[in-house]
Amino acid sequence: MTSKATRGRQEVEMKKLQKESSRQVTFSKRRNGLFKKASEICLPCGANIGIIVFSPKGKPFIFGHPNIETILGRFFSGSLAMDDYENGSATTETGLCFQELYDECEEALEKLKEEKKKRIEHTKEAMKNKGEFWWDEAIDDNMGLEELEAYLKAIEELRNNVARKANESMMCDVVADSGGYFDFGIAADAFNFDHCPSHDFGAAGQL
Amino acid sequence: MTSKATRGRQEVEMKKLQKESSRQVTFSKRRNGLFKKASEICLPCGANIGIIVFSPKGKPFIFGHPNIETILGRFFSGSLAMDDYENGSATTETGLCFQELYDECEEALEKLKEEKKKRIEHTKEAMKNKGEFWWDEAIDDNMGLEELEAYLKAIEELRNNVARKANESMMCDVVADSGGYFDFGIAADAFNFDHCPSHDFGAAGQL
DNA sequence: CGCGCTATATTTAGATG
DNA sequence: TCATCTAAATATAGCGC
Repeated sequence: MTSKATRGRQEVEMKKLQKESSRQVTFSKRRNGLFKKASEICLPCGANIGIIVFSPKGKPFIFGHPNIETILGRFFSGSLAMDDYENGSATTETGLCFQELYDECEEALEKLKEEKKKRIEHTKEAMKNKGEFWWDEAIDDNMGLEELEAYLKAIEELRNNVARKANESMMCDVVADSGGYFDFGIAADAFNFDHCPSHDFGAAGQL
Repeated sequence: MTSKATRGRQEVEMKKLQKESSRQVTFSKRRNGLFKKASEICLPCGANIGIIVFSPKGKPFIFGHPNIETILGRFFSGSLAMDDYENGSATTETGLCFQELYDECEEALEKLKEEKKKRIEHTKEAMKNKGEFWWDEAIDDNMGLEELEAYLKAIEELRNNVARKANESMMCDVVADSGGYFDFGIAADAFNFDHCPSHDFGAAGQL
């Protein structure tokens, strides 16, 4: 015993690990654990699971039972059989069903866009009137920053409000309905889920 | 103690659970565990994970960070342009490569969190000092609005910058080449996975 | 990197309400 | 169906190799 340093499993902190090195190690260990867990569900429970993991550096790791192709195939074609989700019975913490939430988001999004446009015009006008040097790129840059920030907040929102509760308690929820069969034109639509936030959604009701 | 029956965690048997009822229960519990594990990798390690689970009865459950469509977008586009991602040359419309974008978001997220925390404390203090009526819900409500806005922007960002580019262009091609059937072999092979015949663990090499 | 080790933190099977 | 409880099995952080 040459050391008194902390040992053994620590409470899992849900914040970004600062040290690059330990982040890598932790990632590898947990990824292995995740895949093992998955395999402990597939066989005993007769489930099919597909997992795609992108490491912090962007390297992909795949788990698939029976294989990833089958899972993805079922996923896309299966959007057909998602009637159970469509009724939007699953609700969020706020009492809104996901569909409602998403719909509201869409509407509000439109309003935000318009408002932003107005503000930009307004700003341009103001700057021109003051005779200051002006060129569009300036605004574009600003918007980039704004949107990055918004994106960040979005991630936070997605995690905190949706994922947290869903994960810690019970993963209730909804999956998106791509509305499609599996022809590839529609496969693309699968990415246009009008609803399907970050962490999400298993289902309520019968398994 | 009215029973002497086995209790507590049993050794996990890698064979199909026979009792239908307990298989369901076990499935649900383990699925929750799996999703939780996944969330414990995403944030701390800065990884992106997508999980698709089909219950024994065929019901789909999805986990996605930041969301499933982004994961799939990266997966499919990556099948054709994985090299680009690895060397960081693949870019979004904003000029940032995906990985950079994700990384930046993660980092900035941490900062935002701290700043927000400070602002809240500051506000509370200020209100108390002014002797105004105060209750925590007020702040929570405000945050709700802020986050809704952020959430909306997130949807926009995710769709526009990630999914659209990734899918509309590349994915269709991939699929087309596969003979128009559920053959994702091409996509998978492009990753050089030692991949998932039945259940397999991810790729080797640098992360 | 990954493996093995060890002390702890977590997870979870089965029972119960 | 779903939450809770509890004992035991597991996962894993930090260290060395």
